[in-house]
Amino acid sequence: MARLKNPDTIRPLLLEVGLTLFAKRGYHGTGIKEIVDTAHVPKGSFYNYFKSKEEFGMEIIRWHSADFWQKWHSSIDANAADPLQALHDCFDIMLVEHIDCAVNTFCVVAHVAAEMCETSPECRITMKTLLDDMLRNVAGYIQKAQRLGLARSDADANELASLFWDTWTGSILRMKIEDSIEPVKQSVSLLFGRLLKK
Amino acid sequence: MARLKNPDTIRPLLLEVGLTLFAKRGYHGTGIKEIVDTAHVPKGSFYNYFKSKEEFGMEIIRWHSADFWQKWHSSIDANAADPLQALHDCFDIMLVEHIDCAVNTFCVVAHVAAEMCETSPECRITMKTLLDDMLRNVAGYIQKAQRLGLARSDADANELASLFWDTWTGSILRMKIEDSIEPVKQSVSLLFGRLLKK
DNA sequence: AGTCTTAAGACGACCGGTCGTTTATTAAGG
DNA sequence: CCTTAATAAACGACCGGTCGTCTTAAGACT
Repeated sequence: MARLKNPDTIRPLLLEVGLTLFAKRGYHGTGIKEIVDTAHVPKGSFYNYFKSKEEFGMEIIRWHSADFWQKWHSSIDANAADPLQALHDCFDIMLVEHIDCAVNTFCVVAHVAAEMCETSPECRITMKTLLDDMLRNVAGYIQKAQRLGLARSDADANELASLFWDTWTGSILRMKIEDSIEPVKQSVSLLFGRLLKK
Repeated sequence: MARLKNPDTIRPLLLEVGLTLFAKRGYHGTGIKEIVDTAHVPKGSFYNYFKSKEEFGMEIIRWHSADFWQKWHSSIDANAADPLQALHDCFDIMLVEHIDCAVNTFCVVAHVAAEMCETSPECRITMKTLLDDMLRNVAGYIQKAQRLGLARSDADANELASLFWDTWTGSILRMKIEDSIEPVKQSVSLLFGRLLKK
């Protein structure tokens, strides 16, 4: 067998580069040539690793969300005593990723997924499943905080979780338009600092 | 001159169709052929009305936001006594547009703009200006409500306005993923029903 | 150990199709 | 009749995807 480069590094490399470019230019705005050129991988090799561009996009969503959950859990488990603070820490960690221009956050993936939804129903289902997991998880922590009297109880935990996600996603869009990280910082701090607290 | 059709109807028609398709498939995901076919306009005619696709996109943003402001003001002026209720009414009106599948809302335009930002700095500036107008306006009403004691005063009006926008925009993305209008309904009602009130 | 066989991965040229855009021709109005 | 907008056809560039060739290393056999 011929193995000039290590395939175990090329595949993740393509996924990584792909996500970064998708985050910047969008799914339809990014060509495969651009991806392989950036990754210094021949175009022909791309299809040794992925069946199609759509498959590739789906794989990015799955691959990244797995990575995301790992970080999420290791972060949120570290602060089990205060569910609200634990959530806040998670968001702060994701914020740091944005500052580092890694853009590897859950919501960027959501934007990519939304772009793919129209042509790929399968993609919509995949993303919806991940979103449901995410919302259920956040809602769980909010509910805990509510029971402990740390968070307001006049609103449903599920609805609050959705609100968090919507705000976070939306602020990323505003980040693009304002060309600044401030919107994301601001909205998240407002949510945690004022609106969620009892 | 040769004028088989009225140009005053074709131009708005193209803008209308363009926005609808952009909202569904995104800027890069929509071809000019698709636009002109839907509008039953010959492809060659497109460039009689618009210099380029980018110009067209920019024009959609400007044209729609003008239309948006008109509706906005006529709606918000009708209920000057209660600034909070006035805002709420505005959001409800926009919600109805979503239900009617007209998708002609400000935030859809923002998604299109965000997609164009990468290649067109001019577009970013245009959208940012409109966004600033929007946020300043909403913040103004929130501030009024705060002074009247109708809205919570423990958070800055500008920050609350931004939060509204972020949430609204984000919920539209969730709408795509969940393939349902509920997310938009839910988030807006939560904001007005619980979080903004004193 | 050395040699041969074999096949999976690397690779770039290339495919048909579609993209955004231009242009040559047509036909109507002043 | 001349101007000018409308339009179909055509443009080159580029898209996602395929193809055949080349390279190289693992296993078979001596």
